[in-house]
Amino acid sequence: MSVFRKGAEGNQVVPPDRVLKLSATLLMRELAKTYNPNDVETPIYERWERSGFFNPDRLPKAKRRKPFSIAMPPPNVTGDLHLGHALDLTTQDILTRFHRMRGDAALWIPGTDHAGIATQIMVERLLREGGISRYQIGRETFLRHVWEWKKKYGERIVEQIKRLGASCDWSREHFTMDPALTKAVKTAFLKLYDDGLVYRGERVVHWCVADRTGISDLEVDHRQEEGTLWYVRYELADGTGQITVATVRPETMLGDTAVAVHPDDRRFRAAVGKSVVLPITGRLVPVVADAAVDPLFGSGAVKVTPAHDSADFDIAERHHLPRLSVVGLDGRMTKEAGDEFQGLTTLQCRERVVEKLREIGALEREEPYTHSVAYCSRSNTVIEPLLSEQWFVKTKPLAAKALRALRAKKIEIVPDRFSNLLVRWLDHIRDWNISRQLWWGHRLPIWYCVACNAPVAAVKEPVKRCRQCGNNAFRQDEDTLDTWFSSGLWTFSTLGWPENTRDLRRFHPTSVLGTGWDILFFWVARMIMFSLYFRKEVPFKTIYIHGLVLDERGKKMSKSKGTGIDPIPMAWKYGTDAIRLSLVVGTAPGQDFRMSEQKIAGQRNFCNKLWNVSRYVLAQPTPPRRPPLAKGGSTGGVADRWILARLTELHARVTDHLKRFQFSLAIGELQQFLWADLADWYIEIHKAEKNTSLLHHVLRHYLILLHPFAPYITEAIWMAWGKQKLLMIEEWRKPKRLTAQQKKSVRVFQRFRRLVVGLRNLKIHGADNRELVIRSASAINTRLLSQLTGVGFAQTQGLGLTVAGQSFVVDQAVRERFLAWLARERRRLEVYLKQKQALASNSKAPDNIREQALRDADEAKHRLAELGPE
RNA sequence: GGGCGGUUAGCUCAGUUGGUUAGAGCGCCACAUUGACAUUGUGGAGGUCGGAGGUUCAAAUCCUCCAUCGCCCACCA
Repeated sequence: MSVFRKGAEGNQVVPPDRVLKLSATLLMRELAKTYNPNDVETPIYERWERSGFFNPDRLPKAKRRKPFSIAMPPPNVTGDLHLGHALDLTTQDILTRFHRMRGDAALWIPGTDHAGIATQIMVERLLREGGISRYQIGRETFLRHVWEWKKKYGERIVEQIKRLGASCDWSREHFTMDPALTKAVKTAFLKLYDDGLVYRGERVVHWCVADRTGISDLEVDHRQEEGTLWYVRYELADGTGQITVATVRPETMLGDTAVAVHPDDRRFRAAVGKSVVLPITGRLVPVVADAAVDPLFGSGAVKVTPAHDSADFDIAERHHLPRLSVVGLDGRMTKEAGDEFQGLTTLQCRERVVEKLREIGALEREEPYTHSVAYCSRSNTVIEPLLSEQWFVKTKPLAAKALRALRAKKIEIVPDRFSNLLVRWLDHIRDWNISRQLWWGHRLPIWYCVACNAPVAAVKEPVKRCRQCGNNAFRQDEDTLDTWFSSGLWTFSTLGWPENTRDLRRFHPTSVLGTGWDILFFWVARMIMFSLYFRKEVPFKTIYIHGLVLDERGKKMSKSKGTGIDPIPMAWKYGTDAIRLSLVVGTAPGQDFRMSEQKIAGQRNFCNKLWNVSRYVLAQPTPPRRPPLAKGGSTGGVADRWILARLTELHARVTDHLKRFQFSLAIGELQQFLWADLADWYIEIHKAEKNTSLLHHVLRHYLILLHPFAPYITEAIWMAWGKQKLLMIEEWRKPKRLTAQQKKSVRVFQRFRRLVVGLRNLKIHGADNRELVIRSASAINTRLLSQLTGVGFAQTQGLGLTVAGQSFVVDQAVRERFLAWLARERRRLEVYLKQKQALASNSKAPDNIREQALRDADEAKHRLAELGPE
C-alpha cells in the first residue's frame, strides 16, 4: 500500500513530487493511516542527492558559510554494514544535517577501506570453496578476484549507506586504494623513509600461520588457557651441577642459545659464564645474567630462545647471542630443529620433546599452569612468534607530537575519559610493524637491486643504476602495508593531500571524528600521529566516541553466532528513521548499549505518532501566515502561549544538547514534546476549542528540529505539506531565551494541567449529570476543563475549588473520592511548600537557588489556593 | 599485575555544573474505543539510586573504602 494513498490498490508508489500538488484536506484522505517508509525513502534520498546539497559548494550562499567537516570512518569492503556502522552513520549524519541547517558549509566525506587482511581472508575463503588456493593462481590473478569482490561489496555498502540516509558528499567519495590515495600513501611512506623513521629489521614478530603474515601487537588477542609448565633440567657442561628451567613451550628449547638468570640470584652465581648442555640436541649454550629475569618465577632460570620470543630476543641482543629459527613460516619445525623433528607442527613436536625428556630423565616435574596464549584476531589461530624481516615505523617521535597535542587539549574528546586512555597508550607505544606478507594492499614503494639487494625507496621503479653496484635491474618488495597505514592518512588524503587543494585548506583539520572506542588505537591514535607529522596540525578538533552495540544478552554482536541485527532488513521492516532513533535514544557517549528489535519497533511507533499528528495538523485549514495568539476562547490564549514557549524552550535545549553531542538528551526532549505536549495536550485542546490555529506553525518548527534525527519521515511530511524547498536546508535559527512572560505561561499551564490530571484520576469524567463547582482565581479554564474532563463546572465568585453542596448532582462516592484527593494533594503541597520556604530562607544557599525556591514556593501557594480551604 | 566502565522501577536504560516532588521506553494492571493514530488514548502500581562511611545548607551526582559484573592493556618464561 502506498504511503500517500489510503487503501490504494497495488504497489504504485506516489512520487513525493506529486504530493506537492495535493491540498491539505485532500491529504487527510490521501495519506495512509500508518507511515510506510519503504515508499518514500528511496525517492526522497534520490531527491536529496539530485539537489546537490550534500556538496557544500552547492548550498545556497556557499561562499559565506563557515566550514564544518567530517571524514566518515570508511567501512571495510568485507561484507555488509552492521549496526555499529549504522550508529557511526547516524550520529555523524545528525551532526552534518544540524550544521547544514544552521548555515555551515557542511561536508561529510564518505568512503570505503580496502581492509587488507580482512578482505584477503574473505576472498581466499571464497576461492578455497572452489578448491583454489591463492598460490595456485598467483598474485595478479588473485588480485583480480579481490578487485571483483571490492566492486561488488563496495557498491553494496554505498547503497546501504544511502539507505541509512547519510547526507554525505558522493562527489568526494574515496577508496583507500584509489590512485589519489595510493599516491598519498606512497608520499607519506617516502617522507617517513627519508626522515629515517622507517626501518627494516629482523625481529620476532607475531606470525599468523593461517594467513602467512606478520601482524601488529594490536591484532593479537590474549586468552587465558590451561596448560602445563614443564621443568627441564640442563646439566652444566663441566659436570658441577645443573640448572632447571621452566617452560610452557618445550619444543622451543631446540632453538635455545642460552640460559639466563638474574644477576643478583645467589643460587646461580657460580653458574654464570659457564655452559650448559641442551638435552636432546647436546648443544652447549652459555649461562648469562640478565636483569629481565624474575628470580621468583618458576625455577628462577629461564631458557633463552631468541628467534621465538621477543623478550628472549632482547636478552640475546644484550649478550650477543646467536638466533636459531626452529619454527618456519608454515608453523612447522625447520631443519635447524633437527632431522627428528623437522616438518612436525609445534604441537606434535612439543609432545615428542616432552616424551624424549622424560626418557632421558631431564624432565624434573610438570605442573598444570594457566597462562595467556596469543591468538590472531583475524584467523583465530595461535600466533607463532618468529624471526622475520619486517618494516617498522619508529613511533616514539610521532607519538611525542601526539602527546603534546593531547596534553595541550588541542583535541576535545567526548567523553573525556578516553583521552587518558589514548595518552597512556601513546606513552607506552612500541614500534609499528607496517609490513604485511599479503597481496591485497598498498605494495611497499621499496625496490631492491637484483644484484646486490640494496633497497631504494621510490614512487616508481628506479631507472637509474644501483648506487652500490651499478646494476640497473630492480625488483619491488613483495610486502604490502598494514591497512591502518592508509586509513591513518584519511582525514587529509581524502581532501587531496599531498596536493595543496582548496578543500584541504578549507576543511582540514576536520571538525569532528565520530567512531567507536574499539578502534581508538588502531585508527584514531595513528591519525593524530600522522596528521601532526605530515600536516603539522591535528586531524580533527573533536572526537565523539560512541559505545558499541551489544545484543540482547549484553554480548558483542557476532555474525558467526547469529546474534547480530542487520540494519538493512530492519530498515525495510520498520523504516530507517526507527533504526536511527533506536541507536540514539537512551544512550550515553562512550557507553555500550543493548539493542533489540523491540526497541526499533518502539521507535517505529514514535514515527507513526508523528505521522498521524501531521495528518491531523495538515487537515486543518492553512492560516495565511502565522496567526495571532488567541485572545478569547475559554483558554484565553493560555494554551497558545504555552505551546509557543515550550517550542522556544525545546529549540534552545535541542540546540544546546547537539552542540555538546548529547544526542540522547536531544531526542528525549523532542519525543517528550511530541507525545506529552503536542499530541496529548495541545491537539486535544485544539479539538475542544477549535479556536487555536498555531498548529501549522508548531509542526513546521518541530519538523526542522527533528529532521537531523529522523530525516526521511520529516522530509516526507514536509513534501506532503507541499513545501517547495527541501526541509534538509531549512534554516535552524539561533535559539532564543524564554521571556519572563513565556516562563510564566509555562507555569500557569502546567498548574492547569495538573488540575485536569487530578480530576481525571478521580475518574469523574464522562458522567452527564454530575456537576462540580470550581471557584478559582484562575478562571481561565472552567469551560475547557469541562471539555477535557467531561464534567460540568459552574463558576462562582471567590477562591477555591470545592465540591458543590447538596443541590448539585454529585453522587456520594465521587464526592468522597474528590474530597480525599483534595486533602491528599493539600498535604503533599504543604510539605513541599515548607521545604521550599526553608530553602528560600536558608542564608547559606546561593541566591539563584533561593530565588528558584521562592518561585517554587509561590507556585505551591497558588496551587494550594486553587484547591481551596479545608 | 595495572587501568576503565557498569550497578537507578519487573526488563533495557537516561539523568548536563551537586539544587523541582529521581525520569523515559517496554512489560504489567484498570479503564476508554470507530476520533489524526490499536503501530491508539487515559490513569495506576512499581525506586532505602549496589553497601558502608565522609564532605555540604543540600548528594543518584563529589571523596574514601568494600562488594559485584563487564571490558581494555601487559614480553607471568
